[in-house]
Amino acid sequence: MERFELIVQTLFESNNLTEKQEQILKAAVQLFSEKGYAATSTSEIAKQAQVAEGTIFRHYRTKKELLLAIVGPFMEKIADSYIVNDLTDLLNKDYQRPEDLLSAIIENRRDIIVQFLPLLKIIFQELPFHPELREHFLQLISDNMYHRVVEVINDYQQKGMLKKLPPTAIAKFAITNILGHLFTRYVLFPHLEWDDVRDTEQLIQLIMNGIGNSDSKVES
Amino acid sequence: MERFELIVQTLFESNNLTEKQEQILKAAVQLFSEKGYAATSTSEIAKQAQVAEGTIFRHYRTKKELLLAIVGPFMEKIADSYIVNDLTDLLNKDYQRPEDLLSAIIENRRDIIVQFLPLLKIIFQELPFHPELREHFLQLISDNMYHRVVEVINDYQQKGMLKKLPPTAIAKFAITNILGHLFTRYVLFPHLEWDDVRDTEQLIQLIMNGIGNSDSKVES
DNA sequence: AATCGAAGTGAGTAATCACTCATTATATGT
DNA sequence: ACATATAATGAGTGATTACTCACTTCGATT
Repeated sequence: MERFELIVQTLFESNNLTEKQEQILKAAVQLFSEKGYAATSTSEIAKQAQVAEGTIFRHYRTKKELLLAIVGPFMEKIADSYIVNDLTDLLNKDYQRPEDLLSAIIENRRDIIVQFLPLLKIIFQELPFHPELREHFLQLISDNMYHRVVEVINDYQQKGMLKKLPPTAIAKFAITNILGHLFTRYVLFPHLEWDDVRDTEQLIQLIMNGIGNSDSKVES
Repeated sequence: MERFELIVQTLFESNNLTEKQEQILKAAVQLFSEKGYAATSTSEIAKQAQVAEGTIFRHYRTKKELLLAIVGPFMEKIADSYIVNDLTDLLNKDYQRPEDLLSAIIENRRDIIVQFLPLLKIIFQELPFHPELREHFLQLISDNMYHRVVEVINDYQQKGMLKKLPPTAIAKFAITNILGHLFTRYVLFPHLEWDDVRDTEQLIQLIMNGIGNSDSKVES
């Protein structure tokens, strides 16, 4: 309950929303993430937000506009500044060993996933059905994040700390493992008991075995 | 258009369905996978199947029963026999090198994904909203597949061909990379041009670097 | 205190929803 | 050819859908 409030406040802190508007967004985030966009009715949202149904349509002309009012700002503000810039900061920090960079990235991504899980669920649920959303999202990833990652990999390769594989292959491998781990950890089996410190270390070890240069490899 | 027919025929070959029943299932698979379950109306399905709307409800008492009539048989028949048994066969074939086993598994999984992509889309779209489906699915995976995989890993470890890491960690790592690759390949960026042979080789190389025993490692 | 634009309301709209049922068409066995 | 059962139909059901609009309330400015 409180988590939805936090999300809305983080996303819309600049725009000064009325109390009712906040309630609407909060209820919409909650219901969309729990039941899915198509299965949630505007009357339900109004009820949950303790607001007349007409109030929703005063601020958002259609139900889809309400969805975009939630997903859009997240993709532009969070994904574009929070995620990309955070990652850029990390990549610019010049970690001596690539495994230190990996570790920092994993922790950073973990925080974002935990904090914005309901929003991420909405996005990935609806991405397949809204082509314009999907393209916007993919462009965001490929344009900003991907190129930067490849740059950094090149750096480490020239320092002899990463194998001389194609940087795109290394990037894909690392991203797959990080997102795959976080997905199984927080979406697939969040209820299982996890030893996060040990699991993260193990994951980094496995990734580094895959892409690290064997000359400078530490013993297992 | 033909792919939906193939799916229905594969799934319901034993039950002898009427022509109309086949058309209903075919249309439902197509529309559910394209628009999502909640966003698809029974009148749309009837129209697409060239059938009266009442005909749908003669065979399936509710819309949800129609969904379960599609998803259930897939999970029981395909996932349980096709996928699990295929994998078991592979695991029992006693490949000399674990990388050969990996290669065979990847090709096998690739075929299944390509053939049943619409059904897989439906399942993963609806899994979050139907707890009984989710539990059935997770139990299917963990009970059948997971234990068997751990067994085989143990085997290779005793032959000194895999690192002495916890088998569950190795399994998770391998599965993450295989599914992650196939997901990006066939769901996320199916339109990109891929060099499947090279990509698969590269992926196996990276995985084996991660989990393979360095004693018997081949040079990159 | 009066004014005015924005915010909020809730009864009402046509359309569509999943689903029913009395009736008709089709297939099967004798 | 006839009887019986099952398959298929499509007009019709009340409920619910996203959305509208005439109206009221609120808050700030003068």
